[in-house]
Amino acid sequence: MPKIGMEPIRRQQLIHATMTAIDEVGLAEATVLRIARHAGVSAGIISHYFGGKDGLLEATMRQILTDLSEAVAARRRVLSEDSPRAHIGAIIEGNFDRTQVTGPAAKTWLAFWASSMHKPMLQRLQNVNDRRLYANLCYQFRRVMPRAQARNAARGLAAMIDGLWLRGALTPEGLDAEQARTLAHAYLDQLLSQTSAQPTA
Amino acid sequence: MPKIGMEPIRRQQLIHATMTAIDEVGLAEATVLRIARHAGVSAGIISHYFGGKDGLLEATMRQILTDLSEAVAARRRVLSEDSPRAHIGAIIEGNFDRTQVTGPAAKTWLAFWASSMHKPMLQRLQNVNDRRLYANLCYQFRRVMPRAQARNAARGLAAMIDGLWLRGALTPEGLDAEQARTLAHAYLDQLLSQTSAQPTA
Amino acid sequence: MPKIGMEPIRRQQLIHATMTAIDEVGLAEATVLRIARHAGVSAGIISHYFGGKDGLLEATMRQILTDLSEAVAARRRVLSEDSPRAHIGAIIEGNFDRTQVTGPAAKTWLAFWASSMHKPMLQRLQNVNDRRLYANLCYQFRRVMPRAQARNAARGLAAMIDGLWLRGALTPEGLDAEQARTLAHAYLDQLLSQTSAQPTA
Amino acid sequence: MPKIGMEPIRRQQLIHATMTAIDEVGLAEATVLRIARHAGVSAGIISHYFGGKDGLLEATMRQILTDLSEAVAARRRVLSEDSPRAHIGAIIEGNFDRTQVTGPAAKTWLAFWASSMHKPMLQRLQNVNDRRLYANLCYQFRRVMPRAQARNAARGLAAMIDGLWLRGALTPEGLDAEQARTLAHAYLDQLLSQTSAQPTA
DNA sequence: TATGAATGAGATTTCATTCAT
DNA sequence: CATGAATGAAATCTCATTCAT
Repeated sequence: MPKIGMEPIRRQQLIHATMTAIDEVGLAEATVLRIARHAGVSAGIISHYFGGKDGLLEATMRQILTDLSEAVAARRRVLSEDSPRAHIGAIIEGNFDRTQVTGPAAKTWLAFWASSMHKPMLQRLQNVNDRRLYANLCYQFRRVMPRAQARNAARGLAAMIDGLWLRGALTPEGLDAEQARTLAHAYLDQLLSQTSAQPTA
Repeated sequence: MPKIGMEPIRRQQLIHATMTAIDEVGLAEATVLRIARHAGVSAGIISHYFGGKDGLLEATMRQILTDLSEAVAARRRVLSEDSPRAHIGAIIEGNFDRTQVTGPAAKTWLAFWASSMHKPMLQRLQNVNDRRLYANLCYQFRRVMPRAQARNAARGLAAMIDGLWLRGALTPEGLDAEQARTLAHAYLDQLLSQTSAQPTA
Repeated sequence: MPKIGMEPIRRQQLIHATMTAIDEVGLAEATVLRIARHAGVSAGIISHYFGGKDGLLEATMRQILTDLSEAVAARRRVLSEDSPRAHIGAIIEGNFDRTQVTGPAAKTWLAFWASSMHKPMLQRLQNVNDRRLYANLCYQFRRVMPRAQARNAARGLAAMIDGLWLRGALTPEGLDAEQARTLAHAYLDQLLSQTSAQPTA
Repeated sequence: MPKIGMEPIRRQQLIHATMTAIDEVGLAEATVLRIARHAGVSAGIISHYFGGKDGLLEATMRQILTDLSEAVAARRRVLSEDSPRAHIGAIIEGNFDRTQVTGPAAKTWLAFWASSMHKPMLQRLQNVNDRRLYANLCYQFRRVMPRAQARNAARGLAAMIDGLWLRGALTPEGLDAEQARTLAHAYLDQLLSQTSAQPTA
């Protein structure tokens, strides 16, 4: 009796198993067999649903990026005010969201980051995301400072966010999200304070 | 045409070839055969000189860390003044040194970073280096601000440096060292400006 | 054309192919590729079913020892009398059983014998078997002679059996089982005749 | 300053090192590098003096066989009487000679034994030796018993000697030469006692 | 004479993928 | 829909041998 509607369930299971496997042993050792075992299914099924390992990895990265976008968007949707500080603050909060910061997601993220340098498909996903973050930051900073300065502010804050995450993924204890948020917000405050007096210009 | 005393030469060649290979195709695809071909030698010799692929990778990471330390140390040795700003500025300059930032080194660095999450030996090297950077920054900031604030400043600047590097490694055009230095120095200035009035205490 | 439930079949095939390969070219040249070819399968499957070459060799030795034990046990089960001579005679017969003495088994046996000197796992199997043979012989001799003499008789007969086998494995024509049995039984008769007059003591 | 007359010294060193290596790790793991290290020379020199590894192994086996022959011959040269018992006794003594029975020689012997099954050159050496032992035993037994019986006695005693040695090589404690000699002599006595009354016939 | 450098063949093992059931 | 069987390519490592010095 073939079960119907299994596809979305299986896909989700396998994507989740992929993150777990990467968190556990790293991307290099995350074989389809291990991933399949984590999902409680056979290895062959991965090719069935994703066309192959690469398809599964791509789907997993896509999932992570989607989760991140959604975490940011959710926070921006409920803002009580429309100020740049509020928007950028929401971006920071979204990036250090609980679900992003927890073990599996963080390590998978970094693994893909490194891997994307030589895999065009992953690199494309990566770039789309990067650009969106940068564009959003730029747009908000642009509201209170000159273009050139806004660009630098966006670059700086993006680097700060990624750097905090990177270092968090590497420390054995994991990222201290509270501390990271504090540092990012402090940096944001500094960036904004330099220009609060001179609107757009 | 074998000669004697080839060992140091071969080791250097192979380490260099490893960086080139990783830059070219990524850590996952950097097979011993490819590395050996880059060095113009046979694959077997890697086991001969490094005991195996892992030994070569470890030696390569060690080399990169050494190069970085040396780039920083060289700049600090020739400082004309002893101020925290001068020292930390030298650390920033060293981290965005030409040899560090060029393609091979940067990509190899990031590859090892991701890999070190699951390889104890690499992780150890990583940690030693991280701690030294943090300790140095902390010590210098401590000279002009209270301990808690110095710690946060060190964490923030370390994250900023790593973040700039990370993003630089990912962009196809490579890291814009000039821009990175500018952003890092600007951040440093902000960190220091907040405390210039209140010495140590 | 894969079917389910192949595991026991493949394991048996591969163990058999191992003996054939060792018989053909010796243990040193019995590569997994050659063994796999004898079994008509691919080399990779050996790791799949036995975890690696060592696992296969161990399983093969185990099989040979089991076969030997069973050959002896089968003969002892159908003895019409319970005398020491009958039991020990059955042990001799079992050791020179058709299936033991045929080319593949005999050469494989000797190959493992030599190899077991430096492979703990094989050595363990070897010892268990040796001890059982010695204990059985000792027990039967003990019924008709003093302990010290029984021990020597057991040692002597065990050596005789092994020696006949060893020389049989080395002669190009293979072991002459008939002749070997005759010599062993003659030796047994001599050992027993010396003590028929003095029961147990 | 090239040393002259090194050849016999080096050859002896290397043959000895080969036995030591085989005793230590077994024939399969006795690489030229390990053998060379035992001899305190470089690996390349083995090809120089023996034409290759096989040549060294052959020379080593030859040495062992020569040592054995000489041990037997030495004992037969000093016999006070010319009886079959004396001659065969000397053969037994020679076979359990101190130098033969000690670790390296015994294990090397067994290793070659197994190996000789598939190496024609070793097999030839093996056969020559076997036949000489058998012929000697046969000739002596023939002096006191009919031909058919003498052949069986020779076969039996040869098997006993080899069996004792084989089992001795396998026990972790090594061969108990004293016990082996006793058992062999006892067997010899039995063989002779059956026929002392009926000369040649 | 002897060494250390270097090679290339070969062996084992891993792994993604395919396929019949 | 799902599995377990099986393959074949690729990767690492070992090792005997050759060679220039």
